[in-house]
Amino acid sequence: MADGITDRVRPRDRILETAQDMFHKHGIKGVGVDAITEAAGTNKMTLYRHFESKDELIVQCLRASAAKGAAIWDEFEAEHPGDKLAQLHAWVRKVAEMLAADGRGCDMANAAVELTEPDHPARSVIKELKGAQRDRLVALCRDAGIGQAELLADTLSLLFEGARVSVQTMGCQGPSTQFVRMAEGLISSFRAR
Amino acid sequence: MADGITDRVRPRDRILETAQDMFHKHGIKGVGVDAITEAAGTNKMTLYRHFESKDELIVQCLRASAAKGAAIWDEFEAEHPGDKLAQLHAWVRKVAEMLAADGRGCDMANAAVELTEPDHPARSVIKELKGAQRDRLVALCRDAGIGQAELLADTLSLLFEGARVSVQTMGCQGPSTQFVRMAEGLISSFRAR
DNA sequence: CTAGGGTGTTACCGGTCTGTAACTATCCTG
DNA sequence: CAGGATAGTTACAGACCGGTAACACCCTAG
Repeated sequence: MADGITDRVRPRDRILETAQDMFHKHGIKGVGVDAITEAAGTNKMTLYRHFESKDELIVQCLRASAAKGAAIWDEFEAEHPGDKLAQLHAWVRKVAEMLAADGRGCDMANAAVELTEPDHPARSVIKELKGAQRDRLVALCRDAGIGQAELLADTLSLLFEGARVSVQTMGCQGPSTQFVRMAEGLISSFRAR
Repeated sequence: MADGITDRVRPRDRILETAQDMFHKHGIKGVGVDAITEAAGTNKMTLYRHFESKDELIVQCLRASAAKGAAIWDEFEAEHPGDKLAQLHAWVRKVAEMLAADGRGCDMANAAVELTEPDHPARSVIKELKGAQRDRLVALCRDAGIGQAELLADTLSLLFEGARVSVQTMGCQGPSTQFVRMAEGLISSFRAR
């Protein structure tokens, strides 16, 4: 059958994309390499020609996932060029959208929960990528002219992270529905100082 | 060898205690029943005489873990009888302690991340237990005389949940160190209304 | 046309997983 | 002391896991 996708996209990219999706939906330890390759329309040997191990594949998936997240931030800049406060509000709206649409949390946070070995190669990558996310939010808050930018950014970060977990434990009708109110309240409260 | 613990405590309780500890440290899918029984000083057959399956053991561990959490709340009541506001502040302090001392998150949240099958027996239990936790925090906020008690309780819940995840992704030196400042700021801000 | 790199196929290795069977040893109670 | 419940031991079944070997194929570059 002429798949179209299977034909044109290179196996490596298909594997990476499929693995991201399956890890996200079913968890890392809940998906075997066989299942990934089959869903990607290829086979195990090809996977191991492009990734030296499952752990390496996991790391690449996390990097790809973080890159997609970073791309969204670029959209904010494109939609509200120079207006950092508007970008911050856009971030809040976007987060609320994600909470309602996706019942699973952040890939990096989920990976951190699943991969408990202290020296797992993914752990340092998660720390690095999460640090970059935080730095970006801090910079946005600061450039929006907010005093105590670090504290606001960290508060919003924890709120966000908590909401994504809450969706998984209590469903999308739980406390996470109040995220926008909480975040907007915090922002205006910090701006008032 | 005369173990003392192995001798006096019944196998079922040893298994439950050990499983809780190991699930917490290494994740549910990261621990096999063999490892649990060996660490508990017993064997697999005995485990399966007391628990019909690993899933059932998981559920019982979650209930036990939640019960321990509930016991802490009773301590607050004992330490500050009738003074709900003091109990709320005690909760904040206790949470901060946990964040600094334990690098792993909430057992229920972690389980929700790991057990992705929508009809896994643990999922409904997690929802139930998390709902009870939330209800208790809401009641505490309301009884402390705070208007918008639900909103404050949900905000604190998400902050707490987020902080426990953050410890796993960024370490205990990350944003979670600001938890007390955030929580206290929120409480006084809500009380001022 | 040909050589070679990327890909697919099949089979396999050794290990681990949950769960069970059959039997034995122990201990408490009546 | 007798008997029954509880616990321990060994072995095993059947499935799945990550990872590899060997070989056939096809497509494109030279």
